[in-house]
Amino acid sequence: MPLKRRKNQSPAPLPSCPLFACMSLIGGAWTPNVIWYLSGGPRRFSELRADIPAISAKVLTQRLRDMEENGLVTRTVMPTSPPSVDYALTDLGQELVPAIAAIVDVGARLKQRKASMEALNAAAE
Amino acid sequence: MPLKRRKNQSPAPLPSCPLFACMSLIGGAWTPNVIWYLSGGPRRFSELRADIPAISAKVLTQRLRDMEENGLVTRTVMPTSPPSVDYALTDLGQELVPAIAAIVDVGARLKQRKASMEALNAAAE
DNA sequence: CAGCATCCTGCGAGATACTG
DNA sequence: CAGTATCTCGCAGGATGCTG
Repeated sequence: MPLKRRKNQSPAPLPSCPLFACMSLIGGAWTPNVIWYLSGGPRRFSELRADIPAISAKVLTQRLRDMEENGLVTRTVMPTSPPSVDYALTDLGQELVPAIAAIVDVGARLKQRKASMEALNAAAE
Repeated sequence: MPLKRRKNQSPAPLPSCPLFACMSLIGGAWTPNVIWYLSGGPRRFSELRADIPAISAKVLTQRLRDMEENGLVTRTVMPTSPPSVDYALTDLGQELVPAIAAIVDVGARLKQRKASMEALNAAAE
């Protein structure tokens, strides 16, 4: 989702399209998941990797860096050995949680609906 | 946002990541906007284009077709002259509206916050 | 453990021109 | 009006290998 109009043109600021600003924050495929798993409280890098097995370390780092830049998460390095890094949602990041929750909610109902559809199909055969 | 794992691998179905299923529905940069403008009632192709000036005809067509495939919208051709086509949200599509609304809401607050931040910065100088 | 560096791929999207 | 066709580009993301 090339949502970010970083360098390119797009001079018109998309009047009355408030979705664009917000979608650029959660646009990546993984960002919402990261926010979701971070909404329960601060987590370490390796914990997040375990939460979302399908993400690669590189992409997780990228997403977290982007989110840090956008002021969604804070990054705290613990000077232990071995070192660990804590990520936590900022107030701004917290504000996104309800939206993500709504998406999760719909996703769950979609899953249910799909399951009942398949049950119907199976019964019809 | 290459969310769709159409042909590729990804054998693990992302356990406990309900976001993925739903994000693949609204993953495109424009899909949420289309749903949003469709939430007020059925609209014609040209109306949608006017609603979202920055979208190109091709992309709008693509998104609408994808959404039709996913059962989010219905497409009704009116046999008039000149021909017109009506798009409307299905029940499934309607279910996504609250989630989109939540995102819009956050987007609006983000905008406010940004505005007040800039006002602070300006006052500081 | 938590990363960075590098190379590679595929999809979303823009631009432009043409059709029923 | 409502598309379709073709081309190109940029970025998210995957894979692998290496550091402090």
